[in-house]
Amino acid sequence: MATQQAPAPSGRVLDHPDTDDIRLEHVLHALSDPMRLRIVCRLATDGGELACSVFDLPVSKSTCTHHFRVLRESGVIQQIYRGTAKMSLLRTEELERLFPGLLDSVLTAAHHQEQRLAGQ
Amino acid sequence: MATQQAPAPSGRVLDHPDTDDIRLEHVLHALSDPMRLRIVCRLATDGGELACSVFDLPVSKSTCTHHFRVLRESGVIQQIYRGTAKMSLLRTEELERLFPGLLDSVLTAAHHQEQRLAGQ
DNA sequence: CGTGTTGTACGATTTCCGTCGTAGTACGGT
DNA sequence: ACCGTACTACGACGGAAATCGTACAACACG
Repeated sequence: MATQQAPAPSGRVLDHPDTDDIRLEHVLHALSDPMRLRIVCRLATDGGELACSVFDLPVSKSTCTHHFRVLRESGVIQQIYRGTAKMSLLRTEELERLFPGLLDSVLTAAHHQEQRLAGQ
Repeated sequence: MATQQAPAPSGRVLDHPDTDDIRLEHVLHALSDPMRLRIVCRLATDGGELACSVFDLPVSKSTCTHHFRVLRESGVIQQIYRGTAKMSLLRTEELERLFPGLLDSVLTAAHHQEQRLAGQ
């Protein structure tokens, strides 16, 4: 098989905004939450599909579901069911096309701030 | 005089976060509101100090005050009283130092989106 | 068919946010 | 001293958002 051992997408489908319906304000709002920013950074560095469960977030499962939904509905991530897992993936190309450089600058900014705050 | 007819700053002083206290999440949140994004875009294109009153925002004066305060407290703008006017100014250099490219990409993104939405 | 894993749906709660109006303050000019 | 301009402070209000817990659904695997 081409796709290693990843289960095929299941029947359940999730609603995503069309590329043209993605709004800057919504994206910025989605990224302005620490939990969601953390998720996005992780998705960027790992660079592929990740199951929601691999993010060890300090919040309940329902809250976690909530944050992923906000990211999806704002157009930041794409989500797909594979078996019982729900995989998330940054909509990198589309965001780059709509808002060139935005995602990158946010990611490096987040990284810089992390360094800065870690060094007291 | 060096400074044309601009009144000198008055005694009233406003609280601003130190450069090191500016947080990405707060900046993103500040920028995620349409009204505030509009203010920031205007400040960027006009490129200097602007009185709050020159922004013709479709909200009441109190709401206007509120939005400027959010921008100031998040570190996006600097504000200073000159006579009865309160001038606002983007903290461009500091933001660039903290989050390189971020402000620019947000501004161009906002501009692109405006174009895109204007063309139906 | 059970069982465990993953994630959802829903309701409750609490807090935050954008908005307004009214009343007030600071300042510049006359 | 008075007035007008520019903005603030405060309280209210409605809606959005973050969080949780409990109960439930979809799926893989034995």
